[in-house]
Amino acid sequence: MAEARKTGTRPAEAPGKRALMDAAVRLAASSRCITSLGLRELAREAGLNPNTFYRHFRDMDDLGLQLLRESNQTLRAPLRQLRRKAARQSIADGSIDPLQEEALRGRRVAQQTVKLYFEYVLKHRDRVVIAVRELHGPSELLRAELRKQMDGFAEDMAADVQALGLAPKGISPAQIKLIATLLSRNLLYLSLDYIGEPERREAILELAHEQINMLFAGAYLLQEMAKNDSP
Amino acid sequence: MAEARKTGTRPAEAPGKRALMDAAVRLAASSRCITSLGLRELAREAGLNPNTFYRHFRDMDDLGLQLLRESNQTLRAPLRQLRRKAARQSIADGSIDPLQEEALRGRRVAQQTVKLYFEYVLKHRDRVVIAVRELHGPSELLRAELRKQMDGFAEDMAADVQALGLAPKGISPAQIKLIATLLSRNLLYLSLDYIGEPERREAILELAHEQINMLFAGAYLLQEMAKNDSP
DNA sequence: TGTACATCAGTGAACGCGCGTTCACTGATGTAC
DNA sequence: TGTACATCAGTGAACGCGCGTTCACTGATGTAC
Repeated sequence: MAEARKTGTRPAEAPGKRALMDAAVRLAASSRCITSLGLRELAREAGLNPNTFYRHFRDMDDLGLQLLRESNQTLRAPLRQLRRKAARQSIADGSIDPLQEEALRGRRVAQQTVKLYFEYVLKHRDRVVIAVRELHGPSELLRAELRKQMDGFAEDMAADVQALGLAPKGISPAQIKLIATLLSRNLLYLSLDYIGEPERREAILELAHEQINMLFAGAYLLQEMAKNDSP
Repeated sequence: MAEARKTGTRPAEAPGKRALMDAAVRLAASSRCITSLGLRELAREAGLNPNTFYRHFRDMDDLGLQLLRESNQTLRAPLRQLRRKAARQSIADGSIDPLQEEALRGRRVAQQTVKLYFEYVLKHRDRVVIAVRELHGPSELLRAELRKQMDGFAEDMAADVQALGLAPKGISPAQIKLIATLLSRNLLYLSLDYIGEPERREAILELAHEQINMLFAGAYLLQEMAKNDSP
């Protein structure tokens, strides 16, 4: 709020609202579904009067929705950047045979991306845990919002895979979209394991990587077979 | 309870306990995390005195655990049988070229199994929805139980794929286990979509099938490539 | 076969407590003139 | 530049209600002798 006054603009967000949303993140991540949080419980955690809640939210679903949208903004763009960063890095050291280079590039980008992805997820673990919980949670409203967000992630991934040329040659856009849908889901669930089972992190990374390879290799092989079947 | 008296044995399960568990299934499936159900709410739904709860359960986690174990018993063995049934059916009509036959068999079994699987899931939708919800739910106890159950499903699948010879030749047991782990998860989530989006059911079936094909084809290709790399 | 006792599912009343929601208030900031 | 008014975040007290838990009870069934 201090900066808000300095710049002369009205504060975009009341401190109490911020405090309530942060409190919700803390409580929901550690133990609850958002929708089953108590209003007084929340106010207590935030150090505010219970009544303050009503200044900013209609009910818990309302707060949940705002929270999930905020999380989405925090996560979506940075995750795209991770992919682009990984793609750039993997171009840099083109020392070996350029033909193999091409074939291996997608794989290396994938591996890099997954690693960065899991690290990023770990940094925002609370948000991620909450999102997954609500993805199958009791509130239809929140579930719908999250399904939409998941679609967004999948579209990003498909677009990037296309734009950066990460898929084996000849895989159709439709297949890429399919793989992206599957992967964005699976990576989300795997990232939960990554968060929850620190001792297995290496193995989970490996698993994710393997899964990506299998899907792309599989798509490639199936498509080649289809070509030979009826040319 | 009637049958129990007829056979002369003591009833294995009090009717009140049954009523409470059924009420919990109804309430949790339609709107809540198990752990956030109210004891009085439950008793009301079951048409019983609130106090009866304490005759059978320590707390909600206790009820949840018993519920999940019961569901597991309802689901695990029948799902294995589905696979065996599908495998038997797919052998029956061996009219075309036996070589292609062999290659296609795994695929057809997979397709059959997935179809039967989704149908079975639909029949037990409440149980399945609850299980997935608690798989990422707030109770550590229930999450652990479900992780164990998921491992069980994956092991079943891997064992069946091996025993029934459904994987392409030469895929290692380790790879089969990996694929089974991925698939048992993904099929679970897809089955939620199947339940929740009736208009997309055909598409979801197709998606599941495609995914299975890609994973097995991918595993096959990767393994062939590894062979050629360093023989 | 009968009787006395133990076990156990289910009842009903009562408790204190925290909940969501309401109302009327405060005090700071922004806006009009 | 000053003044009057509106807006809005946050407060504090109060309400009625449903919650989880307890205790003492009932009545059916199983068991010992």
